[in-house]
Amino acid sequence: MKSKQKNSSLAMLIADEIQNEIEGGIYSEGDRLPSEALLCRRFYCNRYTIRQAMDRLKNIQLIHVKQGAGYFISERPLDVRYTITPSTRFSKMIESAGHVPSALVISKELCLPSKKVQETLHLPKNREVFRFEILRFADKTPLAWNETWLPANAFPELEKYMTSFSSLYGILQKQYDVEPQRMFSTFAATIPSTSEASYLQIPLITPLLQIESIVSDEKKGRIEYTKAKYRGDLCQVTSTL
Amino acid sequence: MKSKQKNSSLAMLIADEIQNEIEGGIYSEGDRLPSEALLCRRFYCNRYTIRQAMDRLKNIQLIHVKQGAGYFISERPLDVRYTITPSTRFSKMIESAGHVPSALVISKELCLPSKKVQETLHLPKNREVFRFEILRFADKTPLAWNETWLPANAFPELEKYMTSFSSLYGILQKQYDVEPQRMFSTFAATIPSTSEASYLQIPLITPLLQIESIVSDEKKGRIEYTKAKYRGDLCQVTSTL
DNA sequence: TAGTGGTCTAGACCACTAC
DNA sequence: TAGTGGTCTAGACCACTAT
Repeated sequence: MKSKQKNSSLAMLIADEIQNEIEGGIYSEGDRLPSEALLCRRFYCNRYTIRQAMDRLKNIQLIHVKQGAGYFISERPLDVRYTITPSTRFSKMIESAGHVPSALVISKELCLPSKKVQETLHLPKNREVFRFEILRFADKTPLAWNETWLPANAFPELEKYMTSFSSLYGILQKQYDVEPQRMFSTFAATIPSTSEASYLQIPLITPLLQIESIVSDEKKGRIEYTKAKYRGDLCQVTSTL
Repeated sequence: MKSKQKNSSLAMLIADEIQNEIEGGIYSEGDRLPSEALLCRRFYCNRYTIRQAMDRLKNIQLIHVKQGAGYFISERPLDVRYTITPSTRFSKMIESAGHVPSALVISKELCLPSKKVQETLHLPKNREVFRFEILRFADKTPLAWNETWLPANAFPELEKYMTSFSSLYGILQKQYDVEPQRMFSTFAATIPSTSEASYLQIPLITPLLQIESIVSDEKKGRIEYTKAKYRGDLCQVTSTL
């Protein structure tokens, strides 16, 4: 029974062997692997085959590449475990994991919402919304890419406060006296688009944990629809039921 | 500013162009793409370059391969949206999405738990547990791979009932008179191991939505620790807070 | 400047599919 | 049997890194 499981090409066999070596502790975090040329000689094969094996090891996050320098054993720079509650904020979660949160506003615009956003936020026709694209960091590592929509009339001049900041909910509470509460969250696993991969500084195959949430306030009703994509290799999120 | 975003190799440019064609509706679901040889001629490049482009399109699930036959436009066979609640069962969720649930028991064993399982289930030392590996289907499509542990003394002869079945919780309710309630769920995004990819019949880069849950019963306490990996391309899960 | 990985060409043989 | 993708070899030129 030749199992499909093992995709038993030479390249995958080499990947397995090197994976075992890494997990067996032959290398330390940050160590350089032998060069492609050396691995070719060791395994009596072509560079193409070695590169296929290295691709697999990159995919499973065991190694990473520095152009012109070599392949290196990856370390796990962060391991963020996060319990989601109605009032959770990104910044609090990062702090409680022992890191320094920050955020970068990539884009802000005032626009007419898509049908999906309009329906989600229970908006009347032609009501404008703010749309922000935010990149969120833990220490200096980009951890999540966030797209978020808020009704414009509920937050006059919000764009002025959205410069550099660490907590959107902090701004909402302080400037507009609302108490944001998460209502639902929808989880999915995806891979990044080219632009998301670029912002998050990850390869195109790193899995992302996507969380869409609807946020409401007791007085103002639904005040935010937000979609965040977290690096799956660094984050996990717990939901209490 | 040459953006890193576009990884602007010829292969990625070709991938983008073909992606635009597919999303523009030039092909229908199930259509065959031109062969590698034809694409080589069209884009004036080598087969290697075309294969790099095809790899990208496979990764983002736009196309799939049939050995010896060609590249085909993928259809999305399922789109399961699932709201998680304390009493949710896999089988109910599949049914409510309009599909027929089934399950295959891949392995069953009686064993001593790992430290993690022992602590999670609040077990005394040397208390045995059942460990099951279950593959879950919607219609005929493998949708999730599931590993689950239950205290052995709470469910005598459980292994006898675990043959072919569609609902584990159905068995627990009927045979042991318990009311399983989910307490927490932890979400993460991962990629499959080789064996998981094989069981789920997916490429090694399909993202998986991993959900770990602790399940309790009012009388018996913590009765199950379960880890499921859902095909990220087919499922999304909503949690009410 | 020497060595590394990134990209690409040209060609080969194989396993599998469709006819 | 002809055509397809899967795997692999051999070799080239480039951009980047280390020194």
